[in-house]
Amino acid sequence: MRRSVFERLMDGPQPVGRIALGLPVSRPAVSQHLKVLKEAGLVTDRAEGTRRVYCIDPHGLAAVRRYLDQFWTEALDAFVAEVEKDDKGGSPK
Amino acid sequence: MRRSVFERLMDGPQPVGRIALGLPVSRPAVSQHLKVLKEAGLVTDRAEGTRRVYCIDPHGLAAVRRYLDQFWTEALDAFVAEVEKDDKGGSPK
DNA sequence: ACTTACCGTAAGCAATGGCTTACCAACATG
DNA sequence: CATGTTGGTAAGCCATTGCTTACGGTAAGT
Repeated sequence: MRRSVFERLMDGPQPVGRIALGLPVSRPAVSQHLKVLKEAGLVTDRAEGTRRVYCIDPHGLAAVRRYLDQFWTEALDAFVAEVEKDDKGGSPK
Repeated sequence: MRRSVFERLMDGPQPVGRIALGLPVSRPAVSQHLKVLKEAGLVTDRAEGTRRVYCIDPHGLAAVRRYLDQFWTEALDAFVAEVEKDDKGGSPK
């Protein structure tokens, strides 16, 4: 659900109400998800009249990117190391 | 916690008990996490005597990789599109 | 100034998740 | 065949999560 809110935000900056439309939950629920996403640094918000427009934060996105890239690197390195261990005196042919 | 189990598995294939050692939870808890990971296709298991050796599944890992890569692509594309929309009649200098 | 639109927050509640203990099955060892 | 080791599963419990309704507060329109 939280991801749905975020993905919805990929269509461009939007006010809370607009996001809540088309989602199967109440507007306050969306508001709460946005709060979490904001604390996580994944979105930013600005007041615009009586509305509150939310927007994806590229910085936060980049941070997650970095984290995951490292994770993959470690995971694959570990796996490769494991495979090579099996190949000790491997099977040429 | 579940990730801890998985990361522990990066050190190479291991039986359940060995994984549980060094983790602050009981062995059954580890067993349950492994069950989930297995259903998710992230690990495989083989019987080895009375032990059950678990191992990271490279296929599952690759699948997640693909999923995330696509996610990033979409996210970044969306964001770029958004930025360019702001640049309509942009500011060359 | 009154009313309407929009939104964040609080309180309450149901569902889910994750852990533990207890138990049972399979294999190994003597 | 008796015993010990290893591990999956069930039942129960506690904490957390996520949703809803209700309320209050600010901005905009008349």
